Amino acid sequence: MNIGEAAKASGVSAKMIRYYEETGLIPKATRTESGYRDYTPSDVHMLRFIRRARDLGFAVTEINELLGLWRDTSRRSADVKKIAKAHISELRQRIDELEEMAGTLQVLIDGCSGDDRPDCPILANLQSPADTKAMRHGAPAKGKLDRHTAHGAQQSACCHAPSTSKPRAKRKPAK
Amino acid sequence: MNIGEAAKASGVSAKMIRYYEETGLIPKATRTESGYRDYTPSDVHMLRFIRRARDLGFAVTEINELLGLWRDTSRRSADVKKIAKAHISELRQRIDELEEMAGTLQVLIDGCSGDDRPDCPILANLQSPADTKAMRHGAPAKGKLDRHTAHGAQQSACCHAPSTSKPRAKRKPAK
DNA sequence: CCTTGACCTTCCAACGGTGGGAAGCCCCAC
DNA sequence: GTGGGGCTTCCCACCGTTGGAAGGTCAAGG
Repeated sequence: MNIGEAAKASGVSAKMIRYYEETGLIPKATRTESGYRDYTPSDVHMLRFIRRARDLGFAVTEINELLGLWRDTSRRSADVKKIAKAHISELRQRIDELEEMAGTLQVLIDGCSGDDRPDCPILANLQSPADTKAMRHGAPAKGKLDRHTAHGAQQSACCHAPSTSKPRAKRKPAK
Repeated sequence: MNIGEAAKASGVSAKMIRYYEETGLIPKATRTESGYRDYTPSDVHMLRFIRRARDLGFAVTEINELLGLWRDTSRRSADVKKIAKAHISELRQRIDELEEMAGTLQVLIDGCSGDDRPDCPILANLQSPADTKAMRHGAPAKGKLDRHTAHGAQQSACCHAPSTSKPRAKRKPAK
């Protein structure tokens, strides 16, 4: 079975199969006389395992561990569960981050008239989160901070802006 | 104001400021005689706008559009709202995908004894999603598909596996 | 036998954002 | 004038995936 057939049967693209081989996630495939990679049904089985794990969001390094346990028939299910738990907490953390973004954005969207006028709380918030936060809390920007020049310097750290310096999460899906 | 100061004041790293300049997101900074980039408070303001937009998960291309509208005082807020809405639906889609992953995984984790025994529904599902799906629906795998060899070929498309060929979403946050 | 087209091979580049680091110049305080 | 911390440019890495170019192979049909 050549790589194209294995790809179809497993749902993993030929490109990715080669990549997984190159990076050592899967063992090097045997070759035909002419140099074509040759796959057994068992190989395809493994590829589908990988595909499924990817679908569940596991990183390649995690999949590597899972594959090891998969092959080890004397594994302890506790080890598998541990990896899965670590992963799900990552998933939930990413969900929380995205939900915080979406929540904030929804408030701003709701406050935007969306007509021909230029006034827009969305831009206002991007420009100066403090103001819009205040808006949300009903306080009309106490004092006369001439914030539009920002020469007063770092008020960026003010008013719990979400994660103002952490190594942020991915933001765009692979399109 | 040099790049380091601008970075501190804006919350955007010097590295990223240079990157944004290089990619055209922000205009090229003026230089001092000795070649240092020089930033005005207004530049810092723009950088903070960008930073905030990134915090809300906007992609750089989207930020580019937002910046254009921001600078255009005769903009229509409808245009801003449109971008924000498009973005929030992306956010929600990613959330949905992650939640589906987390949901499935949670079921599997709940079903895993997590002890010294090797039996593990997590691995079982990765190996053959159909079985575990069946498990969830109470149906005990009808018929005798010898699915563990998979030589019957692409049953991978069987039983609504989640998104079995789409251009998946990012899976790991930037650590 | 030869052509054709669909496959395979390797290699190289790109995407989005970000960080790390090297080599070399600059600026300020001491 | 010297030292340490800025700044500059440049290249590399991450992660997973896709794309393409250049060349070899296979199988079917003429």
